[in-house]
Amino acid sequence: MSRKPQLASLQLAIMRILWQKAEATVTDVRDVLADEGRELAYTTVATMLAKMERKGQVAHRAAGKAFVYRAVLRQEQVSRSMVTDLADRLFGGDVPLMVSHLLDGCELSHDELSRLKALIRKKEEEDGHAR
Amino acid sequence: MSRKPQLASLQLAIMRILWQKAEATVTDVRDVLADEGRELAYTTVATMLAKMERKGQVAHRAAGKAFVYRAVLRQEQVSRSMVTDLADRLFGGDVPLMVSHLLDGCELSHDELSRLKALIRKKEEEDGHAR
DNA sequence: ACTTTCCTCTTACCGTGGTAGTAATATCCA
DNA sequence: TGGATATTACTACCACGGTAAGAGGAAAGT
Repeated sequence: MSRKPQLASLQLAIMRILWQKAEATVTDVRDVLADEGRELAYTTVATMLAKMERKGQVAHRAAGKAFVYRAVLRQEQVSRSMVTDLADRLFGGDVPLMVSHLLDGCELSHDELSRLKALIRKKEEEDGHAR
Repeated sequence: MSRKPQLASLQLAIMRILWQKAEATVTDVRDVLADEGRELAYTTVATMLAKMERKGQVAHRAAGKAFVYRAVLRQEQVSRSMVTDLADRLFGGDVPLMVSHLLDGCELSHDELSRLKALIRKKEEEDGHAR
C-alpha cells in the first residue's frame, strides 16, 4: 500500500508479466522470464514473489498444490510514480526537459510522432478547460 | 567507463551538484545537499564520493589538504541511459506511451506545452532531413 | 506402498547503496 | 611547540535486490 512504489528491475519484470496475464503461477512467471532471456531457478522466482507479497505488491491464492499470483499494484500507479520520480531526481521535475532527452535517446517513426502531437493537443484542451 | 550508467538517488544528487558546479570539495557537496534538505554527516558524503570514484563516475585532484571532485560521467550520457532504460523496463521501449504517462502525472503550464510542441516540430524536421 | 516429481518454505549468501564512527594525518593559529 | 581543527582513510553496519540450495510435504504414477 505504498504511495510511491518503486520497483527494481526483476520485480518490474515480474509485475509486467502479472499485468499482462492477470494471474500466473510461479512456473508461468518463470517460463515467461526464460522466454525473455532471463533464465532463473524456480526458487528464485518463488522467493521474489514471496518478498513482493510481504510488501503488498502482489497477492496469491492457492489452487491445488500451486500458488496463483496476481498483481495488487496497478500498472498506472507504478508507471506514473516511477516516471515522475525519475523526472524529479534527474531533471528537478522539468518534464519537457525529460521528454527532450527521451526523444534524443531514440528513433521515432512518423506514426509515433503523430501520436505525440495528438497527445499534446489533448493536453492543451484539458488545460484550457480546467483553468 | 560503463556504457549504461545507472545512478542511485544519492549518487545522482551528488552528480547533479558536480555537473552544476564543475568542481566541488566534500564540504561544498555536503552544504548543497543540506540546502536541499538532506543533512548528512561529512564522512557520509566523503565515503560516497570515494565509492563513486572507485567506479570511475567522479575523479579528484588534491588542492592543499582537501580533495576537489569533478564529474567524469557526462550529464547527457547519464540522462539518456537512465531515461531510455526506464522506458524499456516500464513500457517495453514505447516512448510515446512513456511520454503520455509523464504528461498525465504532472501539471504543465502553457509555456511548457509550447516547449513541447517546438520540440516535436524540431524532431519532425530532423526526421524529414535524415531519411 | 514406494519412488519420483512438483511445489512451497526457510535460510543463506553476495553485492551495493546509504549512513556513519573512529583513527590517522595535515594544517593553522596562538 | 603544541593544541585545535579540518580532511581523508578504514571499517562497519543495516536494508534490500537478486540468486539459489536444501528441507519437507503432497500428489501422482507404476
